[in-house]
Amino acid sequence: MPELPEVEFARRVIAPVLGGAEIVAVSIRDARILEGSARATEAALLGHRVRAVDRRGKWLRLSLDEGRAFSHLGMTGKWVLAEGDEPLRFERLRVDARKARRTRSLRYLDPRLFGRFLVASEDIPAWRELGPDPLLDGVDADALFDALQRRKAPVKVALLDQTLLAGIGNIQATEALFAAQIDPRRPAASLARREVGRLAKAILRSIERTLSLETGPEIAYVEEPGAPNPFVIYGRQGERCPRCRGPLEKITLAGRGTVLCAACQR
DNA sequence: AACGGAACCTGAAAGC
DNA sequence: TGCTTTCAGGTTCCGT
Repeated sequence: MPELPEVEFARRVIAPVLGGAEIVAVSIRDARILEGSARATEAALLGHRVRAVDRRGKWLRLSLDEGRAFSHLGMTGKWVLAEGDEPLRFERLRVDARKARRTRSLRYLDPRLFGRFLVASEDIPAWRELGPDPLLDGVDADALFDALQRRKAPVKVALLDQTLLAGIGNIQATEALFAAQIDPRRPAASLARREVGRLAKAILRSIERTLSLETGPEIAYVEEPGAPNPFVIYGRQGERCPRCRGPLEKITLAGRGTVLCAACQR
């Protein structure tokens, strides 16, 4: 689930609960999501106050009164606010936080266990090395053009590099390249400046559009099982292109499924 | 150095 | 119905 918009949604779920709150209970139900030991992780959280909850790209950062914690949702992770006391399905970590004499319980759910949670005394390399975040920093077309000029990988593969831009995943790359009418297989360096201009706008628009679908207080990701596919071409291989009515095909790039309209993405 | 492929995991959906 | 295969929005490691 999680690309930039979903991780931003997760931030909006946990920030009001954790921000300014004291962590009063920690329960590690599956230590495989941790990088350090369960003991050290618990000790770094328990009894500490959360000063801020930030997001960059697909990473979440908790700034504590002492040290920091980082959460990456991997492929299937999500943070939810729990009402009862029972563990939820796929719950791997539980953090209870008290603020204004009220205690609330956040749960990290992750069926596939690709997510990670770690504590550190300062910013971790994966965080420091992130490129500009489209929501926080905007997408600078000139800078993006320069960066793409130096790469010979397909443009879609380049967009997935988190040091180039932070937060773009398989869906946003697919959607933005379609909106910009650029073939995802094109070598990154082959894009003209004006094409990168279109791409830069398309990236931001696609992210903002996906985020706008994550509405209301309800804790739910877009496109849960059973929900309609909200994307323009992602997951729509075999259907008709919404722009030219041609066929949407699916190829593999860098091991990732990639939907495109070969007629209008050039 | 660069690049494809496998690995890490589990569950849902599609295929037979 | 039920068993098997395929696929999944991320990242990292390994071998060529």
